[in-house]
Amino acid sequence: MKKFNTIDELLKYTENIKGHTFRDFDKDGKLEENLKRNKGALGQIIEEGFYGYSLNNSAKADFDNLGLELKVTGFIRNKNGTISAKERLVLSKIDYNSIVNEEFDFSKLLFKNRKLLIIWYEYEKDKSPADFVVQDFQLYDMDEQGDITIIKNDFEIIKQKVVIGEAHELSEGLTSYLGACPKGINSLDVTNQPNSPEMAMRRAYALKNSYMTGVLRSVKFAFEADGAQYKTIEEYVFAQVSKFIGKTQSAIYEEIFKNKYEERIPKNLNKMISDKIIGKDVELPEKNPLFSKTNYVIKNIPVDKHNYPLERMSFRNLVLSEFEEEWENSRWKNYFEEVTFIVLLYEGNSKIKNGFRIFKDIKKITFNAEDVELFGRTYNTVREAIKTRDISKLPYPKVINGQILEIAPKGQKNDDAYNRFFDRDVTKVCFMIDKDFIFKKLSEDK
DNA sequence: CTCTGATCATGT
DNA sequence: ACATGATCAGAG
Repeated sequence: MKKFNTIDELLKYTENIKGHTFRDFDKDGKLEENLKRNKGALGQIIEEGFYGYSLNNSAKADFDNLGLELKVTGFIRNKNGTISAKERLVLSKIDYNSIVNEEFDFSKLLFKNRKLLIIWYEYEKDKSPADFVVQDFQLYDMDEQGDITIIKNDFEIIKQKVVIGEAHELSEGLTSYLGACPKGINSLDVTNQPNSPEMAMRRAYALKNSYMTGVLRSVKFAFEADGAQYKTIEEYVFAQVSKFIGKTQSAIYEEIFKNKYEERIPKNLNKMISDKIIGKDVELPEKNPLFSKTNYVIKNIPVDKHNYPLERMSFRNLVLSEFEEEWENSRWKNYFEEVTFIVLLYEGNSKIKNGFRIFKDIKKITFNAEDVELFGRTYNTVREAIKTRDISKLPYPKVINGQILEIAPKGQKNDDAYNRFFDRDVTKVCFMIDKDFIFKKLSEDK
């Protein structure tokens, strides 16, 4: 077996792996076996066929003397030209009986997985695994960019679940980067836990898929086109934001602003982030000429794991005098017809609130004639209410059949938005788009 | 839980 | 001083 005395030596040798297929290293025909039965086969082929050492299941790291663990994992090419991790990266299994006595800083998890040598191959659906190409590799260090503090917190969440005797209620949605992923043969493959008689699914620590996509994109891949001339807005925006995919709002904020919020998280945190990494809406045309062709607006939405919005999408305050215009000639009709929303999705849930949601994806929303017509009904309802000076006629939520646009208060404390609707030309009321409708539009993209 | 009126930090 | 984009939080 080859022995590497320094990380540099190892990396230099590893350069030779680029461009090879697994077939090139498959000395004893592991690929002939049924791969589904041996999911680790690709890793074993690299260990034996490329690095020349025999299989190893101990809690010691693969490149023990360098404190490095080898991971071989796949990525996929998306339709829009970007790349994503194919799967979560499974680390060591969780031992429920020992985790309750473990401190993260001295844990097996950290000991074995803090530094990883990640070998990335390109997964292609129609190819045999033997023909997958190893495209690149990277050194990953949990400690970089402050990720380790979030991973430590995730570890504590998992540990706490076991401590209170709820190992059977673990799920991947509880945590941010480090998940407790199923590791048994199926959900019936259970084991005991220390503080409850209830049997629990076997699980392993895993770096989540979205986090791995961020890790993947944080390295510049040699085979990717450089000197990027972006052809579409999506490509441009993806290029600006993709390295943040899988990260929490706070981590992204800290990375780009070099400071953080300890106590109160601003409600406009996401907009501050998108303003900084993509640009403010008014600056977009000068950032990239593509933006001048249409009216692009960056929106941020919290969603659940199915991309269902946790909130409605809000707009600027209504101005009474704007409603003198008929719908056909109105600013609002013109706006909805022309606008393209670039939507940044942040995944959260009832436990994972603002500040800790995870940047997940980007979508594009435009409105067709049918949508615009429905917006028009809401507009006309406002118009009618103003004409008759009757706030009871306003388009409150769910008062119009098939309503997708509604009004909501929007102001500061004690504004009494509805009762004082007629008091000021710029009202304390705004439009909001219904969640079901946003969900439908999000599902239509890509 | 979801719904919806109310409120917030920031930028200008 | 207040509009903006967005989230909060009590009601049901």
